Amino acid sequence: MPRLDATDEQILAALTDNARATFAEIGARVNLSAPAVKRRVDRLLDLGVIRGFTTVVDRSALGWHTEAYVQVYCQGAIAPAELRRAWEDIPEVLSAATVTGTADAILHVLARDMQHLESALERIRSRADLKRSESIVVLTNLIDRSRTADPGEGG
Amino acid sequence: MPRLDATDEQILAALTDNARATFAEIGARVNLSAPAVKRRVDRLLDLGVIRGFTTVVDRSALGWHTEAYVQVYCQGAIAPAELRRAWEDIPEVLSAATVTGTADAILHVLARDMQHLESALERIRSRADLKRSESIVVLTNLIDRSRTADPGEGG
DNA sequence: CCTGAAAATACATGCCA
DNA sequence: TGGCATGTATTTTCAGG
Repeated sequence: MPRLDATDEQILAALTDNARATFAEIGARVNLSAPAVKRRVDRLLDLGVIRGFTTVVDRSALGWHTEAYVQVYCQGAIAPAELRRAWEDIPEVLSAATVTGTADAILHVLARDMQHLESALERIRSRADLKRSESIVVLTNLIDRSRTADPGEGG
Repeated sequence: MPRLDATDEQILAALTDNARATFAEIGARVNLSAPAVKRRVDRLLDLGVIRGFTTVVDRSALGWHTEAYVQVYCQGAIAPAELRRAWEDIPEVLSAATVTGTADAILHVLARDMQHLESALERIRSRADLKRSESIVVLTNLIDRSRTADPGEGG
């Protein structure tokens, strides 16, 4: 099993900070040339240590402040993977999980306003064969760090 | 308040898929030229909708399978931000949170083996002024999706 | 395993539709 | 807005220590 040295750790830290940094920029931070950084990143990708590169999206910057938890009751038994496929492309869905209890799944939904929320619920219902759904709209968020890149510096 | 059109949503989806995709690649997916994509991405950055770009790291690919929850008792009162700074650069620390109860904080730690875990605990203790700590080692994980980029395809 | 250089790509800009 | 054209930067490959 391969082990990472201190330079690999620094490269991972740099890429976690900014996945679009150039190899030269990373190299300046870890005292390495750009080609050397690239080869290490390629190796980390090859090993599966780097799973991929993503973007952290914050829709509250667009004034999306209407938030709801939606309990969903399916028509018969549906595989979790199927539900994921049904909803993963709906940008209003922050998270979805199958749960214990009477509901089959619970979705966390973020929208601009009530009208927008209603249209999102419409899309959520149309993509899966649901018996019914029950929405709980959030009045005030007491604690929420899930949409904050750096919990120490507010949002 | 600005609103995003369907093309912006597609660009966000593409960047969430792969934050290091080139503007030309994204353009091919959304039927736009590379400069047009760049201008939209710049606008999304400007609006704060794109918070940044990160890397998803999976250390289980390196055979890190020894996992523990560490309850930590501080020497007097310490600000959460201070604890975060103390531990955020330790790669073995998956998460850290201040908690209710008798302990001040709980850390989720992942290491290669017991020896490696011990050295990580040593570092954790040395970076903060701790009275004592108490480790609970995980025997078997029943459910854990936190380190899985795509829950539908196992890890 | 690294650096340094060269060729192939991609980015950033200005200008025009 | 978007597309095209251009100069600049970056990536990627290769030679050499």
